[in-house]
Amino acid sequence: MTDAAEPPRTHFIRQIVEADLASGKHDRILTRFPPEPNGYLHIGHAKSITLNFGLAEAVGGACNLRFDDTNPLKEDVEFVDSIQEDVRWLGFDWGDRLYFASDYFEQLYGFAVELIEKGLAYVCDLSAEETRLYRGTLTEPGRDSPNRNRPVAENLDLFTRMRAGEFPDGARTLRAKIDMASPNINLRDPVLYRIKHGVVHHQTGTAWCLYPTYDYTHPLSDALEGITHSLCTLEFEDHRPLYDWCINNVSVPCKPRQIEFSRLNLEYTVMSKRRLTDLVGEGHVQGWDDPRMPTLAGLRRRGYTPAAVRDFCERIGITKSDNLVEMALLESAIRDDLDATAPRRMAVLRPLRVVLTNYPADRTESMESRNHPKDETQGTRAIPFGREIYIDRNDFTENPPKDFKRLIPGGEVRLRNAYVIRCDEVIKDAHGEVVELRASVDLDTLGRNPEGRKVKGVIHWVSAAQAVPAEIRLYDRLFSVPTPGAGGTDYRTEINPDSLRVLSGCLLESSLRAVQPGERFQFEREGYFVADPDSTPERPVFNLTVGLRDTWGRSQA
RNA sequence: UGGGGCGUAGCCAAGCGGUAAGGCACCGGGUUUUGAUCCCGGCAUCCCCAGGUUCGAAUCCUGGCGCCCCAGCCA
Repeated sequence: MTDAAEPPRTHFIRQIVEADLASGKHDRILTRFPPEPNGYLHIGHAKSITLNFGLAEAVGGACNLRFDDTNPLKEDVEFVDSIQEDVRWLGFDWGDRLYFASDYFEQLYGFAVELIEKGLAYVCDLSAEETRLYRGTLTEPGRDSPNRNRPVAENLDLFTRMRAGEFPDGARTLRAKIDMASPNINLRDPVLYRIKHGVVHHQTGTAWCLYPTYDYTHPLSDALEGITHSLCTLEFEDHRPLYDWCINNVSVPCKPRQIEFSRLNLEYTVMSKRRLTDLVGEGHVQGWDDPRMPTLAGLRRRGYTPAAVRDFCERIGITKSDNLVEMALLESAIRDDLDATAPRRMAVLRPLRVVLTNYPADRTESMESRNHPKDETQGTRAIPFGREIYIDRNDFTENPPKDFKRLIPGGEVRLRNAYVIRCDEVIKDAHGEVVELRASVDLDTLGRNPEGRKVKGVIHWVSAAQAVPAEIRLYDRLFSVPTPGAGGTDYRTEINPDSLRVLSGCLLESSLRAVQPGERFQFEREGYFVADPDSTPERPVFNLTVGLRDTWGRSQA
């Protein structure tokens, strides 16, 4: 996919990593992908996964998979399973390096004791509301907690009793003692531990009623694992001083470096966990794997390949600038992959019956057709041909626009992989709607052009006798605006009402009779499609992955 | 108005003081039994703006402007 002539794709993080290798600062790179198991992975995570795993792989290092599971309230094993499935699907391997931040709870507790002993952390009795008030604002400094100078021994005692479950939720927290007047709000004595009773943690069960916060857990988990470069998104840039504070004030084996890059924004969709969760929960889509969702599960069901998703992630690059990537770039990546790999088939989405009046009713032929125009190794298949066929209604019109090269009354068109036919008669129903065409076949045009005239158009078709009825689901962008929810509008009101159109009377060529879910094809002249898990042997269901580029359709619109 | 970032074509993005890569999109043209693919060509005298340094600036300095993030016991 990537042309060898293209310059090597690099970016500032790769440059930092390579410099650290060259200078001898590190002799092996270790990164980590640290999802919280509170939702399904989406295309934005794919960017991070491709960065973390891909970069480590490229420089001979490795990447850990670590679940950042410090908030049991929002987390679930369903997600720890789906996340692993999705990372594996993308083609990355964490070997035996699957970790949970909760694996470190005991060590983290020990580090907290160390901080207390050093006078760098204290137990605070302020309520959540009071803590907020004491924190100050963006422009005003905060005020010290009344407990800020609590003696070490008392802090130790209280912290021990917090762990023992002596205090209710919210009664006390453990806070870092940094600077309540810091212009960086994250440094105004951030909370390190909070109390949560009665929650069953998906990994540790009821062993703890004390849970460490992200800001405290993340740097120390990184350090414990020997991570060299901790890559995260821009919104954590303000947290970096706290990240460094943690690893600098506690006895950890190494000091990872946090580097931030900008998260992916894609047009016509939403990426926030909350919104995706709501789309599923409120029934706007049919699940996390709805083919309209930007989730990896959704993209997979939509027919996207791991290679295309990774290629897309390479193409968008890694920078610190805010970005809004066009859907066209994602579509280009999947078209590139599928054009090269997907076998061709013929499928009629909106059937119009055509009777070939000069073709014997008792005759059938088998048209040997290539599965791929440029890849001979994909072989050929036999397509049945007979007196009655179906073509797409869009390929016939009585009122052709300029340059229309499909079928018109009295006109000729090439049936792909078969003969040239001429439309002799148009049959309509009582409402004037075209219900059938009568046409004649030029039997002399199989594999060769007719004498003395040019037939410009080529259309696809299926033989009526052997056609396989199918349902085809046509997907479009989930939202009708590029940035849903922008300007304070409710993003729900911007859902595209036509994001899913179900075509139930479709007819497929007979070779598609018993497809397996997940099989991908190009339906010639239409697009790339994938067999959905809803398919049955009698009735395949296909999802549109992406349409073919359509310069004619575009010029007509 | 405190702090942290970012600003190169419609979008993404190289560029790291020596005279604007590449991809997507778009616009031509060629090949084609997919109006697809493929191929060829075009597409920033200019890098948010204004000054300055320099033989030379998108790259360095100064001052503006614009946009994004931060006041969860979420991550």
